[in-house]
Amino acid sequence: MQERLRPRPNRERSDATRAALVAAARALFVEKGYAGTSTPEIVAAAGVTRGALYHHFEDKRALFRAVANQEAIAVADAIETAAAADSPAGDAMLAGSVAYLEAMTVPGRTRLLLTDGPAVLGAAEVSDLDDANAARTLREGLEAAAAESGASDLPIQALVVLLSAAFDRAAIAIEAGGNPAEFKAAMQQLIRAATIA
Amino acid sequence: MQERLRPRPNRERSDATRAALVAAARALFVEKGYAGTSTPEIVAAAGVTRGALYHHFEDKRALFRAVANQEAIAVADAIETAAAADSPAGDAMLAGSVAYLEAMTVPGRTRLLLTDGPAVLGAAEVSDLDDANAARTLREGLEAAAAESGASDLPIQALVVLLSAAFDRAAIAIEAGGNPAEFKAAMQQLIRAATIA
DNA sequence: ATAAACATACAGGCGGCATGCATGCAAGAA
DNA sequence: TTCTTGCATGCATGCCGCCTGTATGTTTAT
Repeated sequence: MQERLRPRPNRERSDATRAALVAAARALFVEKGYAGTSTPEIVAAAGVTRGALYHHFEDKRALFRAVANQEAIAVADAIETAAAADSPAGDAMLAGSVAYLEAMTVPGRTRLLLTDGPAVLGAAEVSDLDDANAARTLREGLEAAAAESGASDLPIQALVVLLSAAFDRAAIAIEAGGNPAEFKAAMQQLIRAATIA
Repeated sequence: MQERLRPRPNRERSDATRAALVAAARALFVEKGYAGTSTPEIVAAAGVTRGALYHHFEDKRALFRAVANQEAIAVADAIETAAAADSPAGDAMLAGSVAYLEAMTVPGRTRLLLTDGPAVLGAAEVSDLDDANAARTLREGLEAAAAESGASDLPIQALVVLLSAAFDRAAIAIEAGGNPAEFKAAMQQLIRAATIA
């Protein structure tokens, strides 16, 4: 059987304008928020017209979704890379935690993923986007730590969700000018203590 | 000296339409979100015209602010009441925690205060609104518990912020159908653990 | 009469869609 | 091989309905 029946004419150009739109949208969404950014602004910054935007994306939300997706993938990659280096579950969890907080210091990520994201896409969708990836490392680490300490009846699933929220808030606090070391220490305290019977 | 130089003609009627607008807006904001709700819809539901809305509120955001404010006050009252009954700091904190989670089960509060609020008003303003009130009980409890257990060098301020975030997420999870008992247990675990040296 | 409380009318802008044009790819004919 | 025909993709332009905020007019209470 032949693959690529229709080889997509002009794929490069298409990808280029898509990327330009996503990049321009990202900058404006970060600067002025989703609601405060108009599609004319976006296409002007990208050097195209609104026709191109609505050719590539179903609507303004879909464009935001693409931006958020890109950001979430970058964060997940950072965690994956940092966690994979340390094989013991406990160390991997710690490394992943620090990696998450540092990945979220990239300007705009907190606004995109934690502030505008839930309101625009709904909390559920942005959870599937961000948490599902980032929380995996956390859960594995918690399960390992719980098994080690012999605490078997912990509500691990719930703890993962709540600790994820604490992570998010720590990222926001750090970007708002909070002392990173202080919040990292507080997160360590919470994680370590979460698995104590 | 005379007070009330201008006696505010028709204060009752004014308050009534204000209340009607806030109530109608609350219902629609909860049902369709802030962005998905138009001012024509709101005034139609309230039985007035847009003129009345813009007479009482500077803009649509100000109306949302009034709604969120009302909600935050109700939550704070619930916590205050529950916490005041138990005078020992530890008990007060526990009672306040449960009170918070139950107050947030009132339909729409999570969306208003935790999802749309930060995006519409900014994370900072909604923090001053909600957290400042709710977090006070939490901080006093943590300080008392830390003093009791002899752990003096805990980053209490940071822990309060992070635990508040966990509370918020617990409220969201519970409204989304999560098991309340499980999340309450997980929160207890986190709080108890936060003060362990 | 005077000022508040509201209603009405208007202006600017935005989001989404439909239409139109241009460019490239594929395949058959010469 | 080259040319040309057919067609889908990529994108620009114009339009429509709606919404927000304001300015102006009208009623009502004091």
